[in-house]
Amino acid sequence: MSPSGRSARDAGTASLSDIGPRLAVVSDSTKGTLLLVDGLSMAFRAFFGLPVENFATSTGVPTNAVYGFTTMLATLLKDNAPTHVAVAFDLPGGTFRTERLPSYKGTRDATPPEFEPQVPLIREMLDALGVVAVDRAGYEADDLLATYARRGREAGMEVLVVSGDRDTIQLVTETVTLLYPRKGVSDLVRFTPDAVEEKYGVRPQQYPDLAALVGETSDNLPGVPKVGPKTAAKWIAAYGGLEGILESADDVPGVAGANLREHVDQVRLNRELNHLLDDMDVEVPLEALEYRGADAAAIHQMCDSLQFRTLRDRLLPFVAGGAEAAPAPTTEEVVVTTDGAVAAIAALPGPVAVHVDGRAGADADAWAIGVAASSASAWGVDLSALDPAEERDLGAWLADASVPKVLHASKDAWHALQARGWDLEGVVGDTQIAAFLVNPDQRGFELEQIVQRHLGVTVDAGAAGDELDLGLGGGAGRTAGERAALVRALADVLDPMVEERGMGDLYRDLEVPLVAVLARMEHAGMAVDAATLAGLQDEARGRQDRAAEEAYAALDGDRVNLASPKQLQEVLFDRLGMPKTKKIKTGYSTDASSLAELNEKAPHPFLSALLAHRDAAKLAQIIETLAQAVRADGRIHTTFSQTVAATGRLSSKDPNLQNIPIRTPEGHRIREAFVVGAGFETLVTADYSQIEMRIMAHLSGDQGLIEAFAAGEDLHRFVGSRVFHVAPEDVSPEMRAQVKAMSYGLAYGLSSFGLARQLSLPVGAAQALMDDYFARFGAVRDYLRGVVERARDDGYTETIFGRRRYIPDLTSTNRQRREIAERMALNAPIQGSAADLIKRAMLGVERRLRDERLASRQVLQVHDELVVETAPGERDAVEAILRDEMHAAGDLSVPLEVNVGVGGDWRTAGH
DNA sequence: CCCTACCCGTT
DNA sequence: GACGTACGGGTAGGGG
Repeated sequence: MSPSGRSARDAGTASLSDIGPRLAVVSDSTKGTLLLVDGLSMAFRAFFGLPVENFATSTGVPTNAVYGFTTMLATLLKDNAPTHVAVAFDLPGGTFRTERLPSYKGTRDATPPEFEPQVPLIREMLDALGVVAVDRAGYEADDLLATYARRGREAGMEVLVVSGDRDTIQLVTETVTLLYPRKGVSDLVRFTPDAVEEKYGVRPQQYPDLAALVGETSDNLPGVPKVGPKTAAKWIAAYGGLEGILESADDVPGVAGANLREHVDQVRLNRELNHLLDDMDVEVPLEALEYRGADAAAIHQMCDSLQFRTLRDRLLPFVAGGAEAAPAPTTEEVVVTTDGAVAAIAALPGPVAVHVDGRAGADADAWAIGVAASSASAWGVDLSALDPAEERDLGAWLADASVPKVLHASKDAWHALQARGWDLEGVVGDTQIAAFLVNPDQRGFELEQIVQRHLGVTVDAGAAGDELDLGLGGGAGRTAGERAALVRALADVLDPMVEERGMGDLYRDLEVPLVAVLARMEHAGMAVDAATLAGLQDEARGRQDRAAEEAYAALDGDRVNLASPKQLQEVLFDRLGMPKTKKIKTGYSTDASSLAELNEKAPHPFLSALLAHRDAAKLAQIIETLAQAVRADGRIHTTFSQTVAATGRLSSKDPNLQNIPIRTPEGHRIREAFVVGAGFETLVTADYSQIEMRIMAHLSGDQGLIEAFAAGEDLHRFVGSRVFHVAPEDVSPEMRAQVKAMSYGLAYGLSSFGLARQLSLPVGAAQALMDDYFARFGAVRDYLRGVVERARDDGYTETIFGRRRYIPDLTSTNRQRREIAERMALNAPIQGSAADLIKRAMLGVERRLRDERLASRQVLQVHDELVVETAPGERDAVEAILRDEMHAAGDLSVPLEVNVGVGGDWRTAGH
């Protein structure tokens, strides 16, 4: 509660953003600015200022305090440009104050469990930001603040103290300003001596006297009854301070005076305890607090692991030598960071003059091409500036497979060049992919980000768009040259990292060659029957509308937005009073499984109508997205990414062709709209049979599973007969379904709880099933245990082909986080090996199609399935190639079985 | 226009 | 108290 009758505004408040300029002006005339922050007190403010439920990583680590604190600090750093910074922390355990008075601060509530784990994260973040954290056992952070504030003041510095503890008011002088949080951490009240006097009626150094009389609830220090800040201030003015008051205690009139006389000891104790030590013997000298800027790699790492997105951009300006802290880097700076050479960016003197020893860094988009012959020289050329002869020469250079080139996101360059009728060959490296392999769990693989991360150089993405601006000015050609130089420098750093991690072969022989395959697939696209799509669209919208009407009718005509989970919650749980479903952040879930569950417990026509509406709306939406994506050539061209899925899978977007429905009749009909294109004969699909189980059999070496696959009979029937001790022909459909769910769940780290839920079994029965399963397939259990253990020791998992995924959370002390990491560790080698296998198969298929001079082409990959569009007369050859190459993609201890289908559309081919 | 939350499609 | 991997993407709703 505010002890003042005045409004806070009277005390001279300022938002963080308007504190800056004023202080910046002042600090110009001083010997620097010292920023001192009370770490825990501000972290607490941040914690309570931001709803913890809205700030957590996907693995459930709460981050609200880290986020709020870091935001606040970033704003302070930006606005005040301090020359020196320190954040002081209280340490667990007692202090000299609790020794003196064990009940000191005794009324504080227990720390919320979500807060505690964020403290080390904040300290890590400070480390990344290059800010010194100080602490001292037996003392409070405030004592450190007081000590450093005094030293800074004596050194002639401007001092800013940021604390939510009112005791720090005593530190305020003409050159020491307190920023005290009013609300949250972004609204700080600025306490100068005048502001203190205006609010409390005393000078800052007298504030402890006032607090001793009034008491401090948060420190569990009682004051004199009936004495509030007004009375205390009046007494202090009248008697010149606490000593004067106590000397004249007998003369103080009234009830308050009597109370004072009764509480003299308490007041003296209060005063003793609220005095901050400003002459501590500190380990870290003032000079060591000098702010030298942040560490880019550490910032990236923190923002990655805490899943901060917008904050990253606000922190990077603090990177030492970063864009904000220093003039825009010149080309020299770019290359100096790698090998000391100096890049000379010049207009391309003619393509023939590009002499390349070793790999060339290259960059291309629709407007320009850049070539870096080495990290010591680069050219950039604006495509519009080329004359026909130059164009021919440059085109030949790009298409020359014997000229090794390294690019960043080379698939994009491939498309840009293709659009001009140029081929890109000889790509031996792609720094985007290299960076991904080095750590696939990071996000942000744009050139700027990778350069920042691995070269430690900040490049400005520029206001206009994606172009780099290294401060050299100039047009697209120059930019491309600069990018090429960066790529060349980056390759020198990343290549050894890839090799060190044992992924050289995977990189050179699998991922990089795959780029061209994917580029051709994207370029080819998939033909679509627009009329079929349009018909489906009408149907789905019709069903959607009817279901909506039905749903409204069930609500007596109330037209609630059926797409709004929020409104649905109101209807279901408030208005209809239905039983609560599983909890989610915003209340109770209305997802399909919850609605189905509700329909069992409390059948209502609204529920079935809602489910039907969801279904139809989703379908209509998918169809609409697809219809929109059909290009002028009547085909859909997705974009595959090799640098998104941390397991090594591909991803597909714009549109995503890897999640086209299949389970329902409507899904089938959507797939029927994907057809063979004009000039081609048919679609052939080939998919791996039970690829993940086969990989598990291989990796675990389980003789039972290996035997099952060798026998070639129905896997789940075989497994079921072993688990239930019956003959294969006596495995009931229910038994088969159970072992199937069990088998598939294994690779995902399924628990008995999850298995029980999926099979609608009691947990005990699910556990018994798991026990029976492992009794017969013990090597699988041993493998799964071992893979997690090994990953914990090594820090990473590995696929059959050496692809790594680093999983640091395996050693997390946070159980939820650790268990999520364990499931990742279980799954990554299996899913990742499957991804490796089909990628190897894709390379094989592409090679065979080329070598055998076939016109058929791969058009789609869906994780364990390949789709090829076959040219007339090539159907059988393609089928054989798919079988051969997918089969031969790996040498496992079980056969890799492939199912092939043929048809005029995707659904038909898929059966 | 951007962000988060929820929901849902695939493997 | 949570409780199966890996994704992309649409809509709602809140905020700038």
